[in-house]
Amino acid sequence: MRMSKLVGRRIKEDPKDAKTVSHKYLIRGGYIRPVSTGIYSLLPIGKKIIQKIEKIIREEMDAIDGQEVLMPVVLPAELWEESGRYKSVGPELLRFKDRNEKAMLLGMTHEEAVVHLTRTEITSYKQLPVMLYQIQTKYRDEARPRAGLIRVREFTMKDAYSFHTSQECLEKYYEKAHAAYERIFKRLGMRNVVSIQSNSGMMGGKVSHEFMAVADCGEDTIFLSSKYKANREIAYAAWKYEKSAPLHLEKVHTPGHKTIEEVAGFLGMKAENTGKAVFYQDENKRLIFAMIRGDFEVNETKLKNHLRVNELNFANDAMIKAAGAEPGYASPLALDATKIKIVVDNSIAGSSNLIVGANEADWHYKNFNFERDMPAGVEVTDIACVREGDPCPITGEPLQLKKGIEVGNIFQLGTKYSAAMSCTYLNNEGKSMPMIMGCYGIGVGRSMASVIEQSYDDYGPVWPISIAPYQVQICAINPDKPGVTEAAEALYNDLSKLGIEVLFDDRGEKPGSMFSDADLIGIPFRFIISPKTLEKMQIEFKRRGVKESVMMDAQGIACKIKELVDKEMQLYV
RNA sequence: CGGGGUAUAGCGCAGUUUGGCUAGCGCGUCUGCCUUGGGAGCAGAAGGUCGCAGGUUCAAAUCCUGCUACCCCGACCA
Repeated sequence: MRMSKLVGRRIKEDPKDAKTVSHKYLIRGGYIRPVSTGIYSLLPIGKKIIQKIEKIIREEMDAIDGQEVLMPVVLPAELWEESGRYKSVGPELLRFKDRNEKAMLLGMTHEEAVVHLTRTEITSYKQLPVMLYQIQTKYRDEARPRAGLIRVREFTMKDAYSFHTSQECLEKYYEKAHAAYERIFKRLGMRNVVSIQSNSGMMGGKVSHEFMAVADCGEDTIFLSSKYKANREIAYAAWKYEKSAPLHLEKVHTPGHKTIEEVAGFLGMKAENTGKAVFYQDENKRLIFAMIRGDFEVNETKLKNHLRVNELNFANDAMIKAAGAEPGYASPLALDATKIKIVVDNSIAGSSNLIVGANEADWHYKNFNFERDMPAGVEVTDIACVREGDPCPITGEPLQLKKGIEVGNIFQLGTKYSAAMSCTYLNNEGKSMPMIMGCYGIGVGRSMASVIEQSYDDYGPVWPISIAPYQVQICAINPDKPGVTEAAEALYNDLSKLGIEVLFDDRGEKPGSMFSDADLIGIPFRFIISPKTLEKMQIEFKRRGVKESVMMDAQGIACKIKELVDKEMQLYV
């Protein structure tokens, strides 16, 4: 490709809106252009990268016996009504009507579509297991797109679905998919991707993993140790609590002190000597009373999972009072746990002599002890958020807090969709059984952005050769001087004939602007031809991301470059 | 959905407070000359519904009302 013809201008200054590295460089380098909030066009070099990412994904999906299909972006609402998700999924599902007033939607994920396909094509256990995948545009009406390609509304995703006759078979395949994902991210050149246990959320199912590209701009919080990896939603720690002899329960006047800090400060205690009351209401307007030690935060995901509810909102004061508690001074004391759902964190049960509310304005109690003072019928479990430095549940070492970009995820779905949508097969006894499913996603555009987040310098992205828009760049300095254009053209032709992807900067720009542009395009190998180098019958070789360059003899250089490229490519096979 | 911000040439901005000549500047683009190792120089040129719609006024980029789009923080989120 000749740079003089390449569409997509480079921009010298950072776009004012872009905050993250990948967003800045994708815009500045001419990879993407915004069209609307969270909706982007891909320019030629951006598209090239995406194609290479997709190729790697295809190879690995095919390697675990995947079969590629393509399902529609636009789907009839009926299909989603079958699974129940037409109602259960919120406004991020874009719903609309066609000219006949038929309810339609834009697919944000394709479980329904793939089940529709599978239930008619697969009818016998002899056809199973099977895995179908596609690389398709998806649409989610995100509340707040951000950070360029990290969170968008329209995006390309590889989604795969496997179908099995047994949980064992699913689990075995799940491991294969997990391994395939590790290969994919390695081949994409991501330096730091961790697979973590995660909460399966609206997808249903039990076991799931998220693949997180560790990056400061990541939206998700993850906790890591040498042996443990989990996201904030499900992470737990080996918390240790200290018991001491229970002291006499004592009512204390705490006028106007409602928050943990205020109460603890007023009484000269620490937050960990207090009990915190948090009230929620679930989707059925049921009041939930969560209690946790004052130095912890309630993890709503854990609480939801414990209660088996989908939605939790903070309860209003009227509801709290109606239950007999006093906002700001609430505790389980004297409440009837058979009427209110009370969930108590282990930290409360494990601690002694806590300060808790008296369920009376301006009063607290000192020396609350779980065994003695907690009403009967409460549920005790772990509903705490892990904090940085909490002890790892496996090794005991302090957990590290990191930010991650979710680039992929895998779920053991089970029969949630197949049962709801009659996706069944006949087993060897002639009995109709729902297929057991797994699903496996990778965000393609998000992966491109994530590679930048993990591989860049002050001048632009440093692409791994496996997904770089071109493998080699030729820069011709002073092309009007005798021999330069000829030499550059010759090298361009020779490399092209050898099957190497070359971007040839034939524009005759000043060296400074040429190098700056080259840095923004981030091609791993750069060869510079100028009157200076040709004087010595040499060509300069510079590796993207490395300061020093080396001179190489022009004679026979094409074959040497081919070797370099092949060797580098081998790193990503 | 809550809070904040922005909208003037392809990009980045000034001008708006205090209404007033033909709406400017830098970068980029085009032409010519010159120049060529980290974004040169000279000369010339093109490029604007000042986000949209109303209103006030002799006069609106500027004041008023409504709307829209985009960005940031939060809520939300396979």
